[in-house]
Amino acid sequence: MVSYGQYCPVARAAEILGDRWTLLIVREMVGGVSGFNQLGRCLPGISRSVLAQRMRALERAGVVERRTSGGGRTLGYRLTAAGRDLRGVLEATGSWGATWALGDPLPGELDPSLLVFWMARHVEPERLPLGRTVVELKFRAPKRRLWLVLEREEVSVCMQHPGFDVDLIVGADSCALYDVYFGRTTLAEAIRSGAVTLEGPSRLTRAFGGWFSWSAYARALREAPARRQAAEHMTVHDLPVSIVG
Amino acid sequence: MVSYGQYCPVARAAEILGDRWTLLIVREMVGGVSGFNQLGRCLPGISRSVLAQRMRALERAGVVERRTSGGGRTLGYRLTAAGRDLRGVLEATGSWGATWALGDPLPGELDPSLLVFWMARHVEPERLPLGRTVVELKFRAPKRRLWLVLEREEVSVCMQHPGFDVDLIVGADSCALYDVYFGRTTLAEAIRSGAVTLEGPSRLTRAFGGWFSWSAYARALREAPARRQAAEHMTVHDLPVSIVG
DNA sequence: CAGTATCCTCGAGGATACTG
DNA sequence: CAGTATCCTCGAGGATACTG
Repeated sequence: MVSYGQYCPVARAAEILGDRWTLLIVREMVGGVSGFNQLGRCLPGISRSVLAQRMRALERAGVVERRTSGGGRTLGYRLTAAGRDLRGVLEATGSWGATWALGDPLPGELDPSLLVFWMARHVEPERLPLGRTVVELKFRAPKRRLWLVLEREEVSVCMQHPGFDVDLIVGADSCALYDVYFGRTTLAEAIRSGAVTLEGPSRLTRAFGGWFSWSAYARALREAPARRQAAEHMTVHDLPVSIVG
Repeated sequence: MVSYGQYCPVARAAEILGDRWTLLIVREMVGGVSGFNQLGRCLPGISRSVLAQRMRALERAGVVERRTSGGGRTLGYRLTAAGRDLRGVLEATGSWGATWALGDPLPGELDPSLLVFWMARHVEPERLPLGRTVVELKFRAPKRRLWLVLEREEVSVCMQHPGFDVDLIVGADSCALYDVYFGRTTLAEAIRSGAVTLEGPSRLTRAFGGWFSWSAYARALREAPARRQAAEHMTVHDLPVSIVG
C-alpha cells in the first residue's frame, strides 16, 4: 500500500483501493465470490502471491474479514460493512468506465469463462425453474465449452461436464454473448440474427433470458451517449488559483 | 498503465485511474489547478517525471487535453468532458474515504501549504470583499507562514510575503485549521476555544469564514456515523457461486 | 482449500542536471 | 514555465515448488 502523506479522504481511499487488482477483487466479492482460489480464477493474470498480499492489505484496511475455522484455517473472506459500502464506488467507477472507457474489446479480452462467471453471479434464483437446470454454453469463437448448474440455493460454473444431463445448450460467439450481457443487444435479437442459438425444451429456451439480471452497467452503457452529451456542458471550478514563490 | 485483459467497465476505469497519483491529479484538476508545476506543488512527493508520464497517460485516455500555444509549447492542461465527469467517481471515493478510512492524521500529514492550497480552491469569489484582500496564515505547529491574496477574479497562494499590506492575520495550529476545513469544528468554535485566532478589522474577521466553501467531504464526515450504522444492514449478493474443475 | 517459500527479473520511479 | 535525459536503485511481482 502506498502512502500519499496527505490528510484527505480521496487520498486515503486511493491508498486502500489504488493497488493493482484491488478494485477488481472488491468487484468480485461484492458479486458474491468469497474463496481465495475462486477469486484467483475470476481474475486471470493475478498471481497467488499478489492475491494473498492484497487480501492481507484489505483485511488490514478493514474492508474484508477472514472467516476461520476453529483451528485458524481460513475458510474464505467476507466483506465488512466498509467493504459492502464500496458498492457506491464501484457503481460510480463502472458507470464512468462504461460511458467513457469501454470502447471495443481488444483481442483476447472476450474470455468465455469470465463471462460465464459473471452470468453465474447475476442469476436471480427466484426466477429459476424448481430443481436443477443444467446449461451447456458452447462458444464457437474462441472454441470453449462451459456448464452452468443452476439451483435456487446454489449456482456452479463447471469447466468440465458436470455429469448431470444437459437441459439447455447455448451456442454463441463469445462477442455475441458479451453484447447481450452488456445490453448492447437483447437476447431475442441475438437469437433472431443467429448470433446466439438455444437448443432445448421451449419452456427453457423461452425462460433462459429471464434467469439473469445481466450486467449492472448495461444501463450506463445504454445511457452513455446522453451522458457524454450532458458532460460537454459541465463546468469545473473556474476561479484561477495560482501559487507563487 | 496496466491492463487487466478484461472487457469490463470497472476494469477499464481502473486501468486509467488506478496508477499511483492519477486520482489525486484528477482531484486537483477538478479543483481548478491546470499547470504542470502547480500540479507538482499540490502533490508533494510526486516527481516531475512521474507527473509528466501520468499527464501523457491521462491525455491518451482522453481525460485531459493539452492547451498549447501556437509554437507547440504546453500552456497547461484542461479536463475533457470525460475528465469533468470524473467528479462522480471522486465524490463516491472521497465520501467512502471520509466515512471509513480517514481516521486520525498521521505525523507529517498536516502540511500547512496543502491546506492553504485547498482553501484557495474553495474560495467563493462572490462572497469576497471587493478589491484585494490579503490574508496571512500563521501556523504555530508546524511553524509556517503563508499568504492568500484574494480577489474576485483570481486567488493566489504565496509562499513568501506578497508585498501587499496584510489585511487579516489568521493564527492556528495546522491541526486546528484542518479540523475547521473538514467541518469537525466550526470556525466560530475554534476561535472561542483559542485554537484559531483572527487579527484584523472586525468586518473582515466576521466575514472570513464565509469566503470559503471548505471541504466537499465535510458533509460525508459529519454523516459518517449514520452511514456506518446503515452499512451494517447492507447485504451483498448472497447466492453462493462455486467454480468447479 | 488456502496459502507460503524461494529465487529471480525487470521496470517504475527517484535524483540530478539540463533545455527550449 | 513545462518539461526531457540519464543513471541508478530497489521493490513489486512472476515462476515454480512445496505445505498444513
